[in-house]
Amino acid sequence: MKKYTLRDVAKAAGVSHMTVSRVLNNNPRVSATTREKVQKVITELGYEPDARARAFVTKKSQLLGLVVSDISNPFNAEISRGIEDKAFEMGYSVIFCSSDESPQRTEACVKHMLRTGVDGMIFTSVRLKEPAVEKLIAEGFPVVLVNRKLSSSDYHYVICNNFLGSYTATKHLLKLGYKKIAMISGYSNFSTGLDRLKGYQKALEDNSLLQRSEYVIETSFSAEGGFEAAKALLALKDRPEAILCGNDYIAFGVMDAAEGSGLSIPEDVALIGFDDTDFAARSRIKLTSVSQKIYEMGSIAVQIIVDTIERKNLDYEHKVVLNPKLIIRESCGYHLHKK
Amino acid sequence: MKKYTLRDVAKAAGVSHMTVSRVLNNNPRVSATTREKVQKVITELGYEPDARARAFVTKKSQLLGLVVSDISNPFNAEISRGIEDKAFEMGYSVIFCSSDESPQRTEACVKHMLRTGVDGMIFTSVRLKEPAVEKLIAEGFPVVLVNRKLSSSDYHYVICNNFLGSYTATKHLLKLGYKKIAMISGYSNFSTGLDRLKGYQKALEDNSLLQRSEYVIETSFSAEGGFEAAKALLALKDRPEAILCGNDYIAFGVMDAAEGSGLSIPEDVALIGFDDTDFAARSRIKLTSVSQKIYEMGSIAVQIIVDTIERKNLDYEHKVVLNPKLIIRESCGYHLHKK
DNA sequence: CTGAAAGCGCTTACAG
DNA sequence: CTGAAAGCGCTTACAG
Repeated sequence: MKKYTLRDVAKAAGVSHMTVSRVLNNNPRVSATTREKVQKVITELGYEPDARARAFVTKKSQLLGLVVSDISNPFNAEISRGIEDKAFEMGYSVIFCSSDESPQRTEACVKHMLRTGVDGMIFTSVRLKEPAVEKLIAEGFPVVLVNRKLSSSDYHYVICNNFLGSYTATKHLLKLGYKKIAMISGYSNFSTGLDRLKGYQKALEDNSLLQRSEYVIETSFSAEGGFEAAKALLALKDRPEAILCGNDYIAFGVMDAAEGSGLSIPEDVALIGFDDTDFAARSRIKLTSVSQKIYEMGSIAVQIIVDTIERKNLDYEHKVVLNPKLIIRESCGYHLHKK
Repeated sequence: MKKYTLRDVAKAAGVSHMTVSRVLNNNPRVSATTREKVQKVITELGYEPDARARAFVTKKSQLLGLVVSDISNPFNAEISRGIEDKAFEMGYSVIFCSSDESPQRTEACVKHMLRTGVDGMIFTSVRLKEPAVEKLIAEGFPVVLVNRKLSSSDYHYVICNNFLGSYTATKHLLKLGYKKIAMISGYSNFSTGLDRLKGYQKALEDNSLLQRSEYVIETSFSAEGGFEAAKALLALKDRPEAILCGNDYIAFGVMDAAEGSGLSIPEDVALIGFDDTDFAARSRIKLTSVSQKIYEMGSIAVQIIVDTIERKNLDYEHKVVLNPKLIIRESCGYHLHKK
């Protein structure tokens, strides 16, 4: 298949290559008859404009960079789908890179994306301080943060109200009568970890319950982290009656640990997760969890970044905070709590 | 941050822009002193070559297209990670697109990628006939298939020996003494669905067991599909004693259906999945499953496609078939089978 | 509404 | 080992 150029089409249509360019870009300054004639030749030849030439001359690649902690993590995979669909709709492609939450790899991802020539970048998993990303923002490069935000505040983001999510979850446990409530939290050098921890603490405070330091464990947002933390909590002399988890994976790890200790959920320990992943609803899991709009966060992030890319000198900031929703299942059902 | 060009660097270093270009491309035809001088200026100015200009003139974008059925499906997400890591290592970026297994969307993805200017494409989820992909291959565009292959055979692929996987799984059930073995299979217009079904059938045949048509149900590779199919199987007068599933998700659906029917696994029905996803090992699941090297498949696919892109007129085909491995857990443990 | 000119920032191919 | 020339396939800006 021979590659045709603008000039090939122009010659075949008997017009200048500029006219063909105008037809291609839907420029109205072309007569209907000319347009039709040119369009016909384009179709006949199966001409496709050279994306690389176009990107070069316009300084726009229609490419978005997506930096996630790990694309194989289902949470990121779902955000990615939201991002992809909206990007596709808006005529953009998205390239992705996994940072593994390491500053070095994050920086390498950024370099890699810059080298590839993306028009803007979306980050799902920044730490509260992320030099590589802060530098990018300072330079005025289009950036949108999703899911997690930086501790500084001058940039665009779309996140879940994580504070409210765990505040509501803790309130729910309190209403069911639980008093000894522990939290296995994600690391608080991430805004998600920190805000969820704060929501839990505030709920206890509002109910005049004192916080016990041995009831709070920070770990990674993973089943392994949850498993280890739960082993410690469940071995305490004064075992907690309920555990709020930084995400569902932590909760799944707690389930494994409980089974290992011969404890039942919710009879011996009530459990709440965060994210409401697909598995939470499975018959063997039935995990109460805080649901957030993952796909939508990705979708909104694309709208923001495209807006930032296409309008120059944006003089306002996009800050979107979505509300989470508690989905109640049997892992802390009150009917089961009446032992 | 001002963008510098090759000529800016050349002027500052007192050489021609060609010399700078040579330094950038590690062309040996530059004296050590000149190289050093130029390198110094590059670092000082923080010069970064323009990716878009380079892509334009070399006709290579260092971009790989990845078409998956759905990036938010953990199986695809893991392949993607394998692809990403290897691509990064080889200096390529990857853009992804979800086809939802629809021919129309697959075609749209291909168009989109072509428009973006990728150097080659990887597909994880083709149907046995996939016109958009077959056309691409026929035109000589670099293509590698992963996980699923086309029914025609002249192209590069890296897949799991799906036939062997389900053959081994079925043999295992037979050895445990099960005779009434059903299969809930993925649709057989995919090579994965078809080959796994064939492995099951061959194992029965080799053991002189006749195949009962009511024991084979084709459905989508999903928990919902597994759930519906299992409801039908478990309601049969002559209920199967064991069910082999096209993948783990189908098996998870079967678990939900069994619970709904008051049946226990493996006491009432033994169960085997395929893929050995993370969840299979959870304490509440313990699903025997056929493990395949998902991450590796992605990694190998990138090596093949880069080889195809960088060497012209490749005169041989890459066909990689990886062997799966049965991971035995309690969902069909023989010690539990002795009722 | 249409076209001739110039140029984006690199690399390839050719001289020296 | 180094450089002047030409060009990749488009779009922007200016004439007409």
